[in-house]
Amino acid sequence: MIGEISRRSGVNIETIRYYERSGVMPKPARSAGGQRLYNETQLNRLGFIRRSRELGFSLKETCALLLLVDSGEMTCSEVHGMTIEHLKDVKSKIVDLRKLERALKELAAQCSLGDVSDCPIVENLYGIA
Amino acid sequence: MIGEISRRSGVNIETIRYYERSGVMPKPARSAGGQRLYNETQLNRLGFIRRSRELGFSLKETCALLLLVDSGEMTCSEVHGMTIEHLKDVKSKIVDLRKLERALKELAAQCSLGDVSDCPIVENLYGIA
DNA sequence: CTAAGACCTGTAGTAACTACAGCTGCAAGC
DNA sequence: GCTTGCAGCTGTAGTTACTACAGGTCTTAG
Repeated sequence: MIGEISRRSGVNIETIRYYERSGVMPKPARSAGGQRLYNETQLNRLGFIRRSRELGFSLKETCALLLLVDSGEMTCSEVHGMTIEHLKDVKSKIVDLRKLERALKELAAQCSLGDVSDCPIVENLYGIA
Repeated sequence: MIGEISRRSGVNIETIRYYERSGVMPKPARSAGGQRLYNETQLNRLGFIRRSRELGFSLKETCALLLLVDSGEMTCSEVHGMTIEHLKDVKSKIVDLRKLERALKELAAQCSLGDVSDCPIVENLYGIA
């Protein structure tokens, strides 16, 4: 039953059905009444997907990882390569956010904080400063 | 004409029309043939929106900022407050990404890099390790 | 047997655009 | 005056990874 696997995997019920629709989870067996039935293998797969997503791999990347594993033709260095690639993205996002942080801090530091309509942030956004 | 304002503001044509649809840009005057006509005020507004977006403010936040400015009831401390609020978000994103970076590095460091199907990253994703 | 709760499908909404298809406006050259 | 070709128009659908229904069905405990 989907509720149980949701609880056990920590993945939302709607999300599990979405994963099935998008092909990252296989179509499960059904009860006589048409309800989804899962086994431990599927629970593990769902856990894999959750952890992969938590590491910031996109669903597509997660798919690629799983395909590699499923095919039995995965090598450690392939997976390592994808991870390093992803690490690069994460690093560049950090760099961008740090720049942003600095810019916002500088902007905020110029404020008088008063009840006035004369704001350096707004001026900056208007391209005046 | 939309092409000119797009070039001058650095905002994509489709995006300008989208901003109009979503209400953050006002409906512009039209030529006899129905084409959009812009003035300098609208160019400045578009610049404001672009810079605000580049600072990572959402469109909604940008709207709020512009509404404050438009109403003439904006105070410097209000704008400062929104900026500080946004800065908090940016900081927490950086913290999250740093955690991610560390986790990915650690995972990658355990690899043998060999032609083997025995990968510590995959094992970790399966919750084995 | 009934009521509550879990589950089903299919669709639409989210953010912030981007990418068409299929049509019309407009200016320049012949 | 006519054609050519670019620019612009509307409206709709696609992107990512879900989430949130509506309106119906299944299951199970009492």
